[in-house]
Amino acid sequence: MARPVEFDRTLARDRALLLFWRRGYQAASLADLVAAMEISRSSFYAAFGDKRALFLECLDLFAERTLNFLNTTLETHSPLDGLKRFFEMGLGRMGDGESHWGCLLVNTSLEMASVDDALSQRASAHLARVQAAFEASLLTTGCPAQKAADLSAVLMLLLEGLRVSSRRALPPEMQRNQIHTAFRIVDAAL
Amino acid sequence: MARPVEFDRTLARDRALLLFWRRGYQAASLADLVAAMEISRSSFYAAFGDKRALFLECLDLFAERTLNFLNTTLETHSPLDGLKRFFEMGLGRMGDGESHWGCLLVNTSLEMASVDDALSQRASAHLARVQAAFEASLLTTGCPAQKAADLSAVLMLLLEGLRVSSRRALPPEMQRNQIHTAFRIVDAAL
DNA sequence: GCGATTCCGGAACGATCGGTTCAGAACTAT
DNA sequence: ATAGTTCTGAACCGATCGTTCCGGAATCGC
Repeated sequence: MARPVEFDRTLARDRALLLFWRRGYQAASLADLVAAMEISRSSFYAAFGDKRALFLECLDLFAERTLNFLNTTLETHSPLDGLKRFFEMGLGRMGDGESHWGCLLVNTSLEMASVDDALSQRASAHLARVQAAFEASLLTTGCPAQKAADLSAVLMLLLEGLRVSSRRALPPEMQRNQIHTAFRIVDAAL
Repeated sequence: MARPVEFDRTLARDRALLLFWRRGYQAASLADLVAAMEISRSSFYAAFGDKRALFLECLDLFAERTLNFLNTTLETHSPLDGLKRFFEMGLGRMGDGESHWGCLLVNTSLEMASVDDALSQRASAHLARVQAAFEASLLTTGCPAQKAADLSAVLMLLLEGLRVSSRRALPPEMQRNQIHTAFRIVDAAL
């Protein structure tokens, strides 16, 4: 036998996710990726197949983490409060880390539309799962089914808009104000 | 003298705009561009400088047309009705032309963030002009200044979300329903 | 030690990228 | 017709793209 110690695949994949999140799929070159992941090109292809397969893996991982965070916050708070906290996810100070990279699902759905529709549709499908979680949460409040469906669709609009604001690097206090106003009028409509 | 008939620069530029709108900046290669514009590479560089300069021209043109459409519809309708028509802009049947390419300003702001910040910020600045037009329109309704500022920010969230929906190619009737619900609750908040 | 096996740095692949150059076709004015 | 000017197709440029391959280093069981 021989040399069992592989590099940390999980760590490398997480680093790749951050780069894809920040730069998008197309602008993240192989050179960028292997540098960020701190592995060699050979290990890259051995462990992840190719760039597209790795991206798909990161995309799904991002979606699972997002849904996981959403569901746990919804479990530990009232529906509307939990939703608000989810909207406020990743609102740090400006200029630091992931806080102004938007949402990988939204980014990918837009970037890859009419370029790689399979990727775009997959990201879009994950977003639909998020919206379904919104709807399920609203239903627990005794909200009528029709209203829950309509409101969750509007909540998705607001979330997408907010992730655009994030990637536009609008000041966090401005985004906080957007969230506050948005939930004020949504609350009134409930 | 000699050969005055240049190709139609305006037509070529409009064709380029459509390609950029559909595919984004990075995915629109020079080969794609000159094919869509039906001009030669030489004419391309003579008339437009380079790819980035042409894109900048298209981006600004798109912004002017968007703001122009917004302002004219706001002049010929009541503020809220005008806004609603603006939101419904480009909602044709599915699969035909520009209707599911989203908004070039939103697309660009997301795609080029952390890749070409000058392009991203320029698109973002144009979006800010659109939001300013929202706010000015709300102010004509006698809406208090603070409320006009807050509401226009939320309207921008909704618009961005809707343009994401468009590029995600969600069914037009679903988008129509999103607009309807959104304006119902915004109306209630006014 | 040793052979066997696995890992990985780096060179090199062909394709495509955005951009340039140039010879000759196309056209007007005289 | 001809001279003068502009346009354009095609070849070409260096750089970079994603991907493959190989030789040597590393680590195992024995």
